[in-house]
Amino acid sequence: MSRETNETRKKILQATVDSLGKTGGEGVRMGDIAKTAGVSRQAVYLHFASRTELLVSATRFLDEELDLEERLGFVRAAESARERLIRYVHFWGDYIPGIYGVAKALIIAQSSDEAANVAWDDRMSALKSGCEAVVKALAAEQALKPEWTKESATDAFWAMLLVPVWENLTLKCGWTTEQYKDRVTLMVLNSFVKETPP
Amino acid sequence: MSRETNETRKKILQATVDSLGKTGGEGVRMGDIAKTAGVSRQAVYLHFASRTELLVSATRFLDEELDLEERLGFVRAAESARERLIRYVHFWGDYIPGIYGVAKALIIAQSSDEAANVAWDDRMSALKSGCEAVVKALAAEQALKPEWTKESATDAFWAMLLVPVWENLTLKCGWTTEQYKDRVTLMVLNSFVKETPP
DNA sequence: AGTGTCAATTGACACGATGTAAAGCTTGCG
DNA sequence: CGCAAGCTTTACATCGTGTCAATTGACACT
Repeated sequence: MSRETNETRKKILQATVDSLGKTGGEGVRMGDIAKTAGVSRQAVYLHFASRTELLVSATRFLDEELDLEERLGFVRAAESARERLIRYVHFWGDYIPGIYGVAKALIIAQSSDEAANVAWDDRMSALKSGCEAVVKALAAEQALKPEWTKESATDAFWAMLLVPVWENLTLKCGWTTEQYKDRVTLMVLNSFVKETPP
Repeated sequence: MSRETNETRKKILQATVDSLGKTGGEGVRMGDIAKTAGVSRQAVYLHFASRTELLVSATRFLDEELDLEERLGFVRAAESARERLIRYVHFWGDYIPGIYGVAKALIIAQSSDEAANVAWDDRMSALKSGCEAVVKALAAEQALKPEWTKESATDAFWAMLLVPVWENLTLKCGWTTEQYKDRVTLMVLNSFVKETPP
């Protein structure tokens, strides 16, 4: 019984990811998702109490599908702080395209739904923690430029990784994923990391 | 007669700016604005065809009220490219708080209203032109770091000035306006401007 | 005074999207 | 047989935007 339940649930989640991915997170209604999943609109409400809850579940679903933990493991395994920073930016640059549709829908929902607000803030906190770890590692190696505190550098690094920044650079300016990764890495290195005079 | 007309129109625009400024652009309905302005909800529609048109008019209204042109004049009067860059970031850091409420409302409207989309893109293009002018000036003085093209530097500089970045740094991270201006300036200088070995 | 005009008010309504409620259908299983 | 779970169908409540039509009140022209 719960096997069949999960079948439908998964179909709905997959349909959510697909629909939002296709449109960039905009103009997708509950009924559209249901249709894509091949179920009735009410069936969606049988599995998810609200649109926001569906979106939040979809992000978790995607994290699994995209092997978030494995990717983060690779970042953490870096030998130097500098290398870790580079890996973190590259991880993020590769990860965003996969989650963009759902993320954008959540961002839009933020303005009218407190639960969406909390959920998205939560994810952004996680992203920021990653930035903090990188900055701490830099500081431990005396590689953080002296004009920054650990806090201010973390804030600034994090802000550079925000979804709207990615959105504008890739979708509006036409940067490829490779260009995004390389150039953002460049900015972050130039901004926060001391010159290595070898 | 047109004097009285403009009275009401102005009252509505001022009410729009005030209401959105107070809430940060969220949760303000047409009826709320009307009540704040002291007119009926329909009176608003007599002056502005839609919510989006009202928001767009409000940004223009604000540009005048905040002396946009005068501020830009000061930026353009800078003697060196470096100084112009600094002035541009400072101008923007001082300007955003004034327009944030209306801007945020427009950004939110973007997702469901094509006209809002176009209007906001338009403003962002203007911001980008300013970035482009700064980058060109840097290039003309051979002060642009060699790893950037004029285009990519313009894109990246512009992305750093986006409203969501300001929003997160000030409202979420608690940076003051002064800190925002100084630190963003720092990042931009480090990222794009050659060291000046004096 | 009489008439026309124009801004604004009032109240009713259409529309689109989310979310709720209730009754019925189908499949599997004791 | 009979019942229980999962899904469907249909109808409806709600909320905000935007539209419409009838009405009021002030001012201006002759």
